[in-house]
Amino acid sequence: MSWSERHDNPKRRKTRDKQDRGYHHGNLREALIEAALDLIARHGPAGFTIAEAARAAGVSPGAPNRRFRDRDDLMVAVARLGFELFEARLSAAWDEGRPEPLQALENLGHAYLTFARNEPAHYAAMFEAGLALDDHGDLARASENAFAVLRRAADTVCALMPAKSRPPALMVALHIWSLAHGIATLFGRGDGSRRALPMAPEELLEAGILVYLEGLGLRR
Amino acid sequence: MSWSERHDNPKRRKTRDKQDRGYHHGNLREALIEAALDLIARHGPAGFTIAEAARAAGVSPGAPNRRFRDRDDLMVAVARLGFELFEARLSAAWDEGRPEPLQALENLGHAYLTFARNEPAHYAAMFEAGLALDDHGDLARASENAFAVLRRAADTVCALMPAKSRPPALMVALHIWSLAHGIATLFGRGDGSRRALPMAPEELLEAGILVYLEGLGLRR
DNA sequence: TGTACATCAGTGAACGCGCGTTCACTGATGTAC
DNA sequence: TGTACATCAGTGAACGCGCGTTCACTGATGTAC
Repeated sequence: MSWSERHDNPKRRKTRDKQDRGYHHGNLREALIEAALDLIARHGPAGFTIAEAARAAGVSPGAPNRRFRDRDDLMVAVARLGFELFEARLSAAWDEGRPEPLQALENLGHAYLTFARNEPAHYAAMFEAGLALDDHGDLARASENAFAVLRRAADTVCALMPAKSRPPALMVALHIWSLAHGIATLFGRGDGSRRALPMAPEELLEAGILVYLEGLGLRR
Repeated sequence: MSWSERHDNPKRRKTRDKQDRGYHHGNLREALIEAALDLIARHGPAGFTIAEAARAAGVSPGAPNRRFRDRDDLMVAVARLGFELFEARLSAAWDEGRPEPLQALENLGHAYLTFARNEPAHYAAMFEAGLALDDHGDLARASENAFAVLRRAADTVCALMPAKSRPPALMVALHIWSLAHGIATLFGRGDGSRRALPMAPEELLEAGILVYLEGLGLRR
């Protein structure tokens, strides 16, 4: 996966070889995050070190110190970028409920699983690196922003129902999030810890959401 | 948490101090697993080393080598024990559908979340250590045995429904597993990476299952 | 536009540390007779 | 029951390794005038 596929920000340049660049890297922070993503994708969240990331970025072992206090700090940066990207993807899929809320909800579910599959390193940093959200305010906020997309979708879907039988939208959002997250982590990731499944994770999620909405009294 | 709480096997003795025991430990394998559980619970799956486990067991750094090939081997043992314990707890909660399938299913859900909360180290080793099930046949089997409890519960619940509108029990089992796992990992663990929730995880799961069953056409 | 200077960002060598592993050893246990 | 012996399980000292960190340094960049 190339930079341009992973990030849309045109200001971020591809990591250059040491020959190409001068004394200053010019892009070290992003290059280290890139390296971390690559290492996490290959060896899991436990499998990367600052030293190795520095080597991958073609930089001396002391250099990362000026950018990240420690390993955890870099991991937080990876997770935070992940949440931002996640929010963007979910938001684009939901597309404010277009063309029609239930279809958009299905798109949202697909986007959730697609993200987990295509960005396993981001996903692992976000949900499995054991980062304490309480200690990282901006990370918690990024996480909440991503969840807010699900929340908006739940609001819209709940609004389709008559007011007297309308379930709490927060609960609906939490159920959908949990189901999607469970399917993603158990069956839908892009690495070796995935469990076998006699169907596509997308089908499983879609069917689950349909049954659930039916249970809420909503049918197409 | 003491040994007797964690395991019912009376053959396993509590780790003794070095003074108490002779030259041979007599219980090293279990003591190392115990130490690993403690370290994982405190520092996450990435936060334990063979050396530290050896120290906790009061044994020289080379000793673990005779018991476990490497760190991964010990992690697999922890995960496998976890799945066995998990199966036992789920099985006891389900109690073959007594007193009544839907109540038993609710008990099963509670037991799932209780396990994740009370045995975070086991849970992390089972689901978040990145162990490849394909490379560890016995681990995969232990995992399947635990899932089989959910599968049996789904079979029983599906049997309550008229044959013509009966959903595939495998799908039902996978949905319940995914929902429970999602809730457990997002909101229900016993460490710092838990997300805040305006209700008990148990309530969220119970409500989700109820809506889902309703969607299947099953109501109490 | 040119020059002086401050600041920034990375160098590279060095260091201490803990990890995993090895290996000759030794204490404890079990078995044959 | 006693003795000899094989095997097992842990010792403890040593080693190489990679990690993170430090620090005096230096090349590059930006700014004041």
